Amino acid sequence: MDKFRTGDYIAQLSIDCVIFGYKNKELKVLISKLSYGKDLWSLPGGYILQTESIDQAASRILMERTGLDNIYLEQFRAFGGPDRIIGSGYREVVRAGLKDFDPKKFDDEAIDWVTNRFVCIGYYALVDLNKVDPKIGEFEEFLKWVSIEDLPEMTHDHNTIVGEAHKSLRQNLDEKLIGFNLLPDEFTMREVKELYEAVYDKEFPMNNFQKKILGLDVLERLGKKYTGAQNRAPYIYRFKS
Amino acid sequence: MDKFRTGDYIAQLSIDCVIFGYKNKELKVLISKLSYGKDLWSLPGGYILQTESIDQAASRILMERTGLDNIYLEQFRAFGGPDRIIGSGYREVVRAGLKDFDPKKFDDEAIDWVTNRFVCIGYYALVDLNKVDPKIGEFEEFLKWVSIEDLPEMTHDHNTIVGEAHKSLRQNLDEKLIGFNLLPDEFTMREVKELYEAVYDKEFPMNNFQKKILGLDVLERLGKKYTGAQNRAPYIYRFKS
DNA sequence: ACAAAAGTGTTTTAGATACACCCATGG
DNA sequence: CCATGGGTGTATCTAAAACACTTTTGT
Repeated sequence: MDKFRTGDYIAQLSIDCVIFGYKNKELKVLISKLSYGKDLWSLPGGYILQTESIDQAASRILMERTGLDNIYLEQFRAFGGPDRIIGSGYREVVRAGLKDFDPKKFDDEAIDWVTNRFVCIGYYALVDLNKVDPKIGEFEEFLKWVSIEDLPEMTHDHNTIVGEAHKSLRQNLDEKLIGFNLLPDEFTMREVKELYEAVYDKEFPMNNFQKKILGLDVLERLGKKYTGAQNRAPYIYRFKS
Repeated sequence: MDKFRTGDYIAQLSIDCVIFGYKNKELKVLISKLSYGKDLWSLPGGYILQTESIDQAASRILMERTGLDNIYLEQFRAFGGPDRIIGSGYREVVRAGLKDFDPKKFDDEAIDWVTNRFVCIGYYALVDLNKVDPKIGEFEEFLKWVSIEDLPEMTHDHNTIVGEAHKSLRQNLDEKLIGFNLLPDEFTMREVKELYEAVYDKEFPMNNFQKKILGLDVLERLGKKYTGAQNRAPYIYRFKS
């Protein structure tokens, strides 16, 4: 990628993505360890090309990181609080780290561009964690799925952003039937229930939960899942598109 | 105000405000007639100072237009669709209009700044319409309260923005008890009901509506309102802060 | 036959809606 | 005392929650 320039990208405006996944009964978020500085974590993000809409930018950024197209994606709010204005605790360490990391690409002008005050637009994405093969961005050492319960402290206000994304997800999960984006193509009712329990951090009784989900009439029943366990085999379901 | 410069304001990022008011059983929006071009209408908006948060910017813009402090204000979403990118139908007419309007202030640089591609962050505000004495901005001929039912076609995607604001208002009205911001300090139950009917464009039976609102336990009953009509005098209520 | 968990039916409760009635006010 | 709309109580309906029970599977 070339140097960041205002001719190509909108300055002072970024997109941050909260990528949700689900595994081992836990709601997880994909976060990145930055390759400069030490112990700096952040959300995957990027900038907006002059020629694309913000939704397109978010899709593109997600495509670059996950390799997945047609991901469920939702804008949930913009962040432009005082902790994003000049003087944020991370600014100087990031500037030093960038310069150290690649002095050619990050000349003074580029460092100014990247570490300027930013407003960011938050998007959250729901993906089938097993289908994702995370690709690191250019400032990143590695990407990692972390349970939403034990996220590290991240740069800027990224912890707040995850919190808001989580809140928004909870509000939309019921009414928009988006939860199935977090599951594999085929799943059992118990898995759906456990997903909901992970999102709401609250238990649901199986029978009532099943009644409610089946009542939505969005699932089709396929066969049975014989696990070898000494109990009745659960049905396998698929989401009716 | 000085010429718009990136040094002072964030470039390519604006705030547009949907200011809701309520009168004559109608939900109204404050819109402005632009003073250049002909028959151009838009939402009141502004830019973000480098030194302020986006919430502060929205409050400031609202203060400048309504003279009111402590207004109920909520960010509802950001807009950066393709109709906001270069080539929008209004771009050329706006450029010509600006140049014509004030050639000194709007030199080529300033016109470029103002008519560049913009991403905007939408806020909606709820105000007591009677308390507002609208003040025109510098490109505006006058401001006007218009029923949300018969808004004119506005520049850019401002009609879409109002639609989204209205949707967001409907979602929040119930759970956040924000509707009282649209009413005078003192009001009758019938007025509350009619406000809700205006927002939802749907009728509510009086007795059940009253039961629900009083059940929220947020109103205090003051006296009675003797209108001179030959019927029982309704109670006057006030919102318990 | 038994343990474990899936799956389904019935009762209970709570909240919303519909219906019916009485009350205050001014002419 | 009557017309008008304000105000309140009761019955009905519906959907969620609680409870109880049967069925399937592998050992």
